[in-house]
Amino acid sequence: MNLPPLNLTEEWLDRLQASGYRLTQPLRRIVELLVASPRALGPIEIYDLVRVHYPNLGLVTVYRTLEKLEALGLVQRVHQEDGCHRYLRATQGHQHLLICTRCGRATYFAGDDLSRLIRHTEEETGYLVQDHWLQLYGLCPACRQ
Amino acid sequence: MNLPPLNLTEEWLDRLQASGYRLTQPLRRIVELLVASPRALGPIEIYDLVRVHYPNLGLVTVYRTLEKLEALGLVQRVHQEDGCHRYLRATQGHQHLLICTRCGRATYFAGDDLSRLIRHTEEETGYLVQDHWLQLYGLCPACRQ
DNA sequence: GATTGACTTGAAAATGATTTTCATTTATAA
DNA sequence: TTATAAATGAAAATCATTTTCAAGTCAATC
Ligand SMILES: [Mn+2]
Ligand SMILES: [Mn+2]
Ligand SMILES: [Zn+2]
Ligand SMILES: [Zn+2]
Repeated sequence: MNLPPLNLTEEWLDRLQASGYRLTQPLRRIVELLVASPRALGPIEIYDLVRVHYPNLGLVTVYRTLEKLEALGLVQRVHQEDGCHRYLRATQGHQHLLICTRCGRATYFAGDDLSRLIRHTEEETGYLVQDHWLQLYGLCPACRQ
Repeated sequence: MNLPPLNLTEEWLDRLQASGYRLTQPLRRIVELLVASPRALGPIEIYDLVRVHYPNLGLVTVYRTLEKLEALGLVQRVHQEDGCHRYLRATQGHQHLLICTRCGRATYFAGDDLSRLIRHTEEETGYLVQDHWLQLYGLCPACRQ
């Protein structure tokens, strides 16, 4: 019988353990940080932020942990202009990202219905559309002032 | 009096010359390739394809030429999963990309109207939406068989 | 069609992000 | 506890991209 997880961090750690991973100190610190972050973080950012309280952390471990979290669908990669990636906690279901261009705060939203656009585009181009990628950019409530 | 350009390659070269760039052999070869390509090409691909007929080309020149073409809005960067970029001839106006997941062939389409979705999302999140990023994926006519 | 000088080029080295290697440490099951 | 396979961190390797610089080439002028 599984008791419901106390919070999101516990939930992630449970998922990791259930998948056969060991719950090490570095892993726990990285998970705590990512669960709490309102914006996508890059590997070096995570490295620096975790080392404030856990100075031994290696950058390689950050990469390896992100790989695990992405494989389990707990975090999502966010593409940057320069080609590097940041990582943000994922949500379930069909949702897209809305990102603040000033502070980076990210929110998920749902409810996009692209079916008419897709049907129209299919007719026009002869392509079969199977997937889509949508992202909105703007200012978060705080950054609107 | 400007005569109309004979074809797209000439048009690009005219634009480059008008912007003060010199029309060198390497530049011409890269432009010819990009104008004719139905799919986005990466720097190394361009390097290899051009060297078939122009073996002296340096990879650095590919990067520098792509920089110029992007600055003039003649090509557009297409983001890849792994973070690298490919380059595709751009079109004018508000258009988005439809990319074949099998062969890479890319087409532009217009006519997306996201205003209702954006208004709804703004109300729900408190964000001010200023921009959007949309890309469709599927199979091109040839790859549908 | 020569001459000239700034713009371009290509090779090599530098950079920066990410991956691989490997000896050591650590979590967990026995 | 003890054993052992998984995880870690340091260093080296890899890969895309950028910088540096001496040599080559365009295009304006003679
Ligand atoms: Mn959608
Ligand atoms: Mn649009
Ligand atoms: Zn903000
Ligand atoms: Zn195709």
